[in-house]
Amino acid sequence: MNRKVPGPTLMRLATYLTYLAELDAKGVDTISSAQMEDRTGINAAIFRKDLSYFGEFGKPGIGYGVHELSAKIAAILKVDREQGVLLVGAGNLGSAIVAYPGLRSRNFHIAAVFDNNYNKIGRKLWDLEILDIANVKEVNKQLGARIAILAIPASAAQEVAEMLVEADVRAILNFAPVTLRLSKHIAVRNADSVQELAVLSYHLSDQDA
Amino acid sequence: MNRKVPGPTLMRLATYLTYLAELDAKGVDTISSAQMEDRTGINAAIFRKDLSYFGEFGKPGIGYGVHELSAKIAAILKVDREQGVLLVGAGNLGSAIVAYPGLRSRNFHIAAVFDNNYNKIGRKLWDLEILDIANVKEVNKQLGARIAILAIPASAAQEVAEMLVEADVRAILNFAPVTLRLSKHIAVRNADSVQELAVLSYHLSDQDA
DNA sequence: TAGATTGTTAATCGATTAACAATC
DNA sequence: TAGATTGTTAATCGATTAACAATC
Repeated sequence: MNRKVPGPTLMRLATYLTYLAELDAKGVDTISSAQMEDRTGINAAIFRKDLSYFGEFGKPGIGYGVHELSAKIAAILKVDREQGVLLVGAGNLGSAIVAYPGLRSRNFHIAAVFDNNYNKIGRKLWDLEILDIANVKEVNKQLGARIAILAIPASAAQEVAEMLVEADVRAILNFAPVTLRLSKHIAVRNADSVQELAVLSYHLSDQDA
Repeated sequence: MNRKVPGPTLMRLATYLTYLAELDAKGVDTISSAQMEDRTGINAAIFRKDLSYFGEFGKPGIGYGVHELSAKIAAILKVDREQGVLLVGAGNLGSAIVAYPGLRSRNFHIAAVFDNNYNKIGRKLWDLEILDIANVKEVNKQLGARIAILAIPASAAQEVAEMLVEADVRAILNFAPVTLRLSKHIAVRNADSVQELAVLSYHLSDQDA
């Protein structure tokens, strides 16, 4: 278990897992790195290199056992067990996140929803009661979630992120368009879709735009 | 206008713009690369290097004019003009996207919403009528949108993406957990948040997970 | 002029990829 | 054994960063 796994490798590992789980469900037994390239669009050499950071999972001349490799990658990413997730922000995005079946199917489980709006606190978001963000530390003593999703406006994101860290959250998926400044030990990933759209916009040719 | 701008540079450009627009609104006149680093967390040398792909925007000893630089970056990313966007998928995520004010404020404008579900077609998503995805080519002849957002299940994504390309869309933001296989001339960015959560999950220490 | 900060160079660091010996 | 495919090496490619001459 090498310590220095490249960031892009981790993202690709998650992609491999998506496809392997699908193949496994279909009953496919074995797959080669070249066949994976056909499906994922990721170069076969990169696929093999990515796996090599974690061990040897294939058989020369044969390929990889789909079920076995799927299980191995799930274990590497720690998605082989259920992960509790705190959701902050009971707005439209928060609502879509709670309703999204893709979370459950990949072992992520929204353990609680928080907001700071007193018109929302106490009401329900789907089947979850909306809790006061002021109580997050207290609540998470019971829940023990280590991952949180920030689905709130940029103006509140830094403050709430600090509260989450206080509540023992170690990893944050941030949908707000702001750079969180937190301890280096906290893993943060940004998911600002407007930023993604801006990059796409750049790629339009001038006659298009 | 160099042809070979690194991908990470484009993402950072969008980040700079977020902060510069904010500073500009606050009436800040001038900012140095070191001050930008304080705000964005992005190294000052990288900031200057990123800009250097597009020209010289600063004054030695002084820094950068906030308003001017903001306008320049907006022009580079082509977000200085309104960009029409087709949204496919009138589910919970689609609903959150239409309602998100951050799109409008950055000049992205949802021009039409499509779905393939006959229970939804003809109904409204907020103030937009849900149109039949089968008509996307026809409809976009009028609208002329070049960007689309895919907020549909993975099983339909490839097929719909091909329809979008037929309808002259050149850039796709894909929320479905699937790798789209399209012509190299089509820009695609993936925004699979479950994949992001998996990467965060990896970073949890074993005692946490 | 003195102080500050740019734009760019060059060194470093890291990731991708082709090629191939090892092995099933 | 012959054919296929792995895991790894080494070459290439690309991005980050420190350092500094140029310049306001």
